[in-house]
Amino acid sequence: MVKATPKRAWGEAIQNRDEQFELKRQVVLRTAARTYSRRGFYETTLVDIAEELNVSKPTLYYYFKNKDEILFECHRLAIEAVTNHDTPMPSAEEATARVRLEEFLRRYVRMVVDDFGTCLVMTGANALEPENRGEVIRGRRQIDTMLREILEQGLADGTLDCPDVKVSSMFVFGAMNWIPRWYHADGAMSLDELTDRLIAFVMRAVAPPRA
Amino acid sequence: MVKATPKRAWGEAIQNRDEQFELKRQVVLRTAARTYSRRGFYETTLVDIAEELNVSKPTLYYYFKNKDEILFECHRLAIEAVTNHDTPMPSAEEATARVRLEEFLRRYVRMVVDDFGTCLVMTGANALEPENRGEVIRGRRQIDTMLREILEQGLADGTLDCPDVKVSSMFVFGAMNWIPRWYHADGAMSLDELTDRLIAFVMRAVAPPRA
DNA sequence: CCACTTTTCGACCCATGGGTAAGTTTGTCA
DNA sequence: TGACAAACTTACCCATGGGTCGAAAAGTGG
Repeated sequence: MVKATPKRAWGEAIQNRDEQFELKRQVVLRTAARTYSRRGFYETTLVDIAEELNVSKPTLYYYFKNKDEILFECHRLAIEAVTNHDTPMPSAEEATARVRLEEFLRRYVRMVVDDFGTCLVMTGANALEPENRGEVIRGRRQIDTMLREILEQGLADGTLDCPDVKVSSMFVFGAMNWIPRWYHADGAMSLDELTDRLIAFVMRAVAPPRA
Repeated sequence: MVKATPKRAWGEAIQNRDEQFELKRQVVLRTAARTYSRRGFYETTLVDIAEELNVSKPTLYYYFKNKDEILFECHRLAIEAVTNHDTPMPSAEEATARVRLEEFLRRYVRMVVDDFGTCLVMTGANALEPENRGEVIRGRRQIDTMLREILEQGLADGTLDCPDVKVSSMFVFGAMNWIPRWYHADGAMSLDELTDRLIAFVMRAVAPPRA
């Protein structure tokens, strides 16, 4: 007779200790991000997260300084997924604004649908302590700038057109940031379909008059 | 020597008691909505709200059952501002989908920029107790339906066109619900300008191929 | 199998903040 | 001006949940 609950370890021990530590940290973060997203940051207690990992609350403190740091790391990872992508965005010299915009939207949607991205968008940055908040805001601003820059390029190279770059970019971010509130990956629509629809929608909104 | 703090009553006594009561209730709600919006529901304590009104915490309990009820009333008022507007929306027989869409967007933006609307959009409905949550969700769904119905009419009468009504409506709501996070009425752009920009943006996104 | 480190946990502390009880002030109306 | 209700306050209760402490497991290397 084997053990009823096979202990279902939360980080299989194959690596050495440092790797193991880092791995478990990641698992905590993913779980926290998912829970924060679903229930909200303040509705989520550390015990909730701990239980989901079959672990006690103090264990979390072995991996993180406090609740805020966990949230902060989630935000950081989400932002990095866009700003420090494996393959860098094509530069303005390499591609038209239209092409670059499509690529940007694709990346951003992918981010926003992921646990960390959803967490970033659902939980306001005001939950963070001032110091960390600064970094997150800086990161978001950086992403903002990416889109604005593309729209401006579009104005110049004629592949895009919109009356007001700042405002238009905000509308686009709004449309995307709202996705986690209604889209569920297990539903009828696949992520690719969603992305295509978003791209089509945005492209029409910022397309030049006759193209 | 007059009193330094002239007591700055929070509901000037001119009406009779019932009116006075109702008036103060409204003042509490507005203040709460503003604070919830700015700081977030969980970051706002009842003492915060009370202090802003130069009143003690228990006074709030004289006007409301509890913290949730205050939030709920804010949400209710916001939703009603759209569903029970003074002048009803023109029906599908009275106007083209295009015209109706513009009117709808105008109303929704106006709502979302208001204290209650901002509160509705910024604080998730998950903060509410199950019972009230139901009513809020029902209200939001009703508003959802309004927009979807218009988009469908547009498909029929040819004044609008989009590949997927459900998804497109979500993008539009996203763009609008995100407004409170970046738009500030005291900034460079007036509310009317903002509304015009939004309408222009959406119209292009859901315009028929050649119009 | 023994020291020594890493990882985990049970038990506790305590500030915060929603909510209440009971009394005091304020207004109203005979 | 006295009785009665409305409006408001001070002082308190107490569950919740973030965070800590010290000790016990569990793994590691000699």
